[in-house]
Amino acid sequence: MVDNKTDISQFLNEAQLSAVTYCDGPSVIVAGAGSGKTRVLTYKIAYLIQSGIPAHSILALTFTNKAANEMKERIKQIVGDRIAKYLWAGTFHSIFLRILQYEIDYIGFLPDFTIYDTQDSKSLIKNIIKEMKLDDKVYTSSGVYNRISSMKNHLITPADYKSHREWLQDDFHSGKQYFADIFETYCTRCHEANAMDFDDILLHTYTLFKNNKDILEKYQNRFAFILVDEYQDTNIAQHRIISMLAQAHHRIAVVGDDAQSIYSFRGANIDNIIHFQKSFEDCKIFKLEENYRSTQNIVDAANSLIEKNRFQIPKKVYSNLPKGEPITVFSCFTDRIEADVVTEEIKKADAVGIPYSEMVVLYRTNAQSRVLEDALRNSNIPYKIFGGLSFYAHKEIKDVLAYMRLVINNLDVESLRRIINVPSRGIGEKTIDKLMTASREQQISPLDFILKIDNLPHDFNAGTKNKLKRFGDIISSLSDTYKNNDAYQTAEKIIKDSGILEEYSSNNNIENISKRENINELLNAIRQYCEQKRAFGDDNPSLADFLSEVSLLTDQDTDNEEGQSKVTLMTIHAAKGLEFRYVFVVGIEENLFPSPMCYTEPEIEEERRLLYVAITRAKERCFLSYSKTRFRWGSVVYCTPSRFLNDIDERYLDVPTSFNQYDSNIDTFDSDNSYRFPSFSKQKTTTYTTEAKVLIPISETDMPDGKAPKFGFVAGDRVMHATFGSGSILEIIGRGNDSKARVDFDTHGQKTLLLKYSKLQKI
DNA sequence: AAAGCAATTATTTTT
DNA sequence: TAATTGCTTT
Ligand SMILES: Nc1ncnc2c1ncn2[C@@H]1O[C@H](COP(=O)(O)OP(=O)(O)OP(=O)(O)O)[C@@H](O)[C@H]1O
Repeated sequence: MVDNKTDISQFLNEAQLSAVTYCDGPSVIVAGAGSGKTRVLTYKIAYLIQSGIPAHSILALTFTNKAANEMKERIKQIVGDRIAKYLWAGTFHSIFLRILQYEIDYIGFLPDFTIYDTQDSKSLIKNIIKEMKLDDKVYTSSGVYNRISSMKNHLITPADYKSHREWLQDDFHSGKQYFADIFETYCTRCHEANAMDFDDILLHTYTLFKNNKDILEKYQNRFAFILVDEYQDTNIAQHRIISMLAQAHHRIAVVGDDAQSIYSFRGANIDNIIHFQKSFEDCKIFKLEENYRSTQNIVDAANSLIEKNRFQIPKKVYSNLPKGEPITVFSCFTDRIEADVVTEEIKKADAVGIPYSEMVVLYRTNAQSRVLEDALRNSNIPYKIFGGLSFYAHKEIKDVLAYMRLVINNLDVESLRRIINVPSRGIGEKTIDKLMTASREQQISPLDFILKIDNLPHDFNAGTKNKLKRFGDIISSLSDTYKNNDAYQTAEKIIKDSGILEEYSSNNNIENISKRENINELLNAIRQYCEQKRAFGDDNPSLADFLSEVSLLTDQDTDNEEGQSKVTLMTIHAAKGLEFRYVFVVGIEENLFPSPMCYTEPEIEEERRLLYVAITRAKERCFLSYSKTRFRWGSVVYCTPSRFLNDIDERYLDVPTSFNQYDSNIDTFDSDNSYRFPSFSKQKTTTYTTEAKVLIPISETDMPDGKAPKFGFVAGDRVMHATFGSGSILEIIGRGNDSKARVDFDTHGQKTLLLKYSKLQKI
C-alpha cells in the first residue's frame, strides 16, 4: 500500500478484508447481525477510491440518509474530505429522485413536481372513491392505497392490471371490481397534479431506464461501482433498477441478512438477496461469522430465537467478546409498572456510568411510547422519541408545507384542497366540490380555473366567486415571489400572506403559542438549509429543493446529535442498523408482539425476525419485558407473554424469582396457549405487582387512590375557559387525572368538564 | 359555512 | 383513548 494512503486492512478481519478487496465481479455478503456488513461496505468504498475509482463514479445505497452520511464521514476520514464529497450516497428514494429531477425532460413531468406523502395519497383516493359513488366500507382508502402501492412495487401499471384476467376476476368475486378503475384514476390524477407518490419515484425511475437506452447507458457508465446495504429489505422495483444499472459491468456488491428482513409490509422481498445469484450468476458469496457488537450471551440468545424460523439461510454467528450478563426478563403486572421497571434499570445503568445516549427502549408499536414517556418524564430522565408524530406531521406545519407546494407547483390539487380554506375563508365543501368538477370539465387545474373564472362558465354566486378570486390572487402573487427569491424569503412571505401565522396570533393559549413556535422553527430550518447550501456553493437554494429533501426524510434522519445525552425511544423497525450498549424491549406479549394482524407462518416469522433485530441491537445488556395487563383503546386488556420468549434458549435468560399470586388468575384466560412463557415448569419469573413496588419509586399518579388533587382546583374557585369564558366551580368530581369540575359559567350556564382537557385557568 | 357536541369505531411496522 | 363522523344549531 502506498504510504500516503491509510492501510484499511488494519480495521478488518480476514473474511471482511477479502470481501472488501474482491472487485472482479458481483458479490453478495449474507451474514448475521453485527458481523460488520456495513463496515465492509464502508471500507470497500474507501478501497475503491484508493484504487483509483473516482468517488463520483460510486453509488452507495443505504437504508437511511443518516447511515449514508455516517458512511461518508468515515470515508472522508480515510481518503480525505475533498475526494469523498462527490460520492453518490443516499437512500434509494433520495438518489432516484435526484435522477428523476435531472432527467425531467424524459419522464413526462414538469420541473418541481410534488412528492405526495401517504396522507396526500389516501386523501386523493378517498376523493376518487367518493366521486365514483362507491361504498367506502368496501373500498377503504388505506386498503386501496396498500394495494396500489403493492402493485407499483411490483412494477405493475393500471394497464398491466387491467390485462390480467385473474386479478380482475378475484376483485369481482371479492366485491371490489372497481379497484382497477380507482387505480387508473389515481395514477391519472397524480400525473395531472404533477405529483408522485413514494412508489412512483421507483416506478418512474424504472420506466425512465427501460424506455431510454441512452439514459440508462449514461448512468451505467457513471456508476462504475454500485454498493447496497440492507439488501434483504429491497423490493422488486429496487432490485430490477439495480440489476439494470449493474448489467453492463457487473460491478456490484450487496450486503444483507435474511434474518433481518422486516419490511415486507411495504413490498420488501427477501428473495432479492436469497436469489441474488440468479440475477448475477458469476456472483461471489462471502460469509462473515464473527459478531463484534454483542456479548456471547446476546448473540447466543438471538441465535436460539431465529433458529425457530423455518425459512432462512442457516448461518453461524459467534462472538469473542465476554460472555456478559444473561438477558433479563421482567414480568410486570401492568404496562405502567413495566415502564417504571425500565426506568429503574435506566437509573441503575446511569449510576454505573452508562450514558443515556447508549440506551434505547424498543417497542412494536408507536402507541406504546406514551407510558414510557410518562415514566421517564416523572423521573427526570432525558429522552428523545423517533417516529410517531414527527415535527413535519403537525397540522400547522403540514398546512404551511401545503401552501409552499401549491406555490411551487400550481397543479398540486391535494395541497390546494388542504389549504384553500385554511385559515377559514368561507370556502366550504360544496364550493370545493363544484370547483373540482368545473375545472375538470374545462381540463385545467383548479387554481387556473379560479384565476380565469371571469371568462369561464360557472354557477358560483358573486360572494363565493370573490372568495375564490382572493385566494387565487394570494397564491399567484406568492408564485411570483417564488420565482425571484430564495427559499427563506419565499417561505417568510408565504407564512405572512397566507394568513396562517395571523390565525394563530389571535389569542395566546398554549396551543397557539406552540403552533407559532413550530412555524418559526420551520422557518429556522429553511434558513439553515439555505446557509448550508450556500456554503456548498449553491447560490440560489430553492424552496422546492428543501421540500423534496424534507419529504424523503426517514425517522432516523431527524436526529440532531447536539444537546445533552438522551435515552432513545423508538419502534424496532426504526432501530434497524443501529447499536446501543443497553437495549430494553418492552411489550413482548401475544396480541402485540407478534402483532394480532399476523396469522400466516411467514408473517409470524417476520415478527420473530423483528425480535431478532431488537435483541441484536444490544452491545452489553438486553432486557426483555412483558406485562400481564395493558391499557389499550381506553380499557384494560389481559395479556399473555409472547410465544417468542419461549423460543429463546433458557440458558441465556435470567428470570429471577417467581412469586406471583396473579398467575393463577390470569392463566385461566389462555389455557389453550401452549406457548405460554410462565408455563414452563420451573420457570421462575418476577412479577412486579403494585405490592412489589417497594422496589420501585411510586410516582404520584400511580398511587392507588390517594391521587393528589392534581389540578389544584376547589369548589368556589373563579376560573376562565377558552370558549365559555369566566365562571365559578361548583364541585370537583373524582380525583387525579380523570377528575371533572362542574362549573357555572357566567354567560354559558353549567357545564361539567374533564380537567385534563379543559385547560381551565384560575382567575 | 362553521362551530359545537354526541356517537362511533379503530386496533402495526414506513419510504 | 383518540380520532373521526354525523348531527344540530347559529
Ligand atoms: N473487524 C472489526 N474490528 C472491530 N470492530 C468491528 C469489526 N467489524 C465490525 N466491527 C464493529 O461491530 C459492530 C457492527 O458492525 P456493523 O454495523 O458493520 O455490522 P452489520 O453486520 O452491518 O450489523 P447489522 O446487520 O446488525 O446492521 C460495529 O460497532 C463495528 O464497528
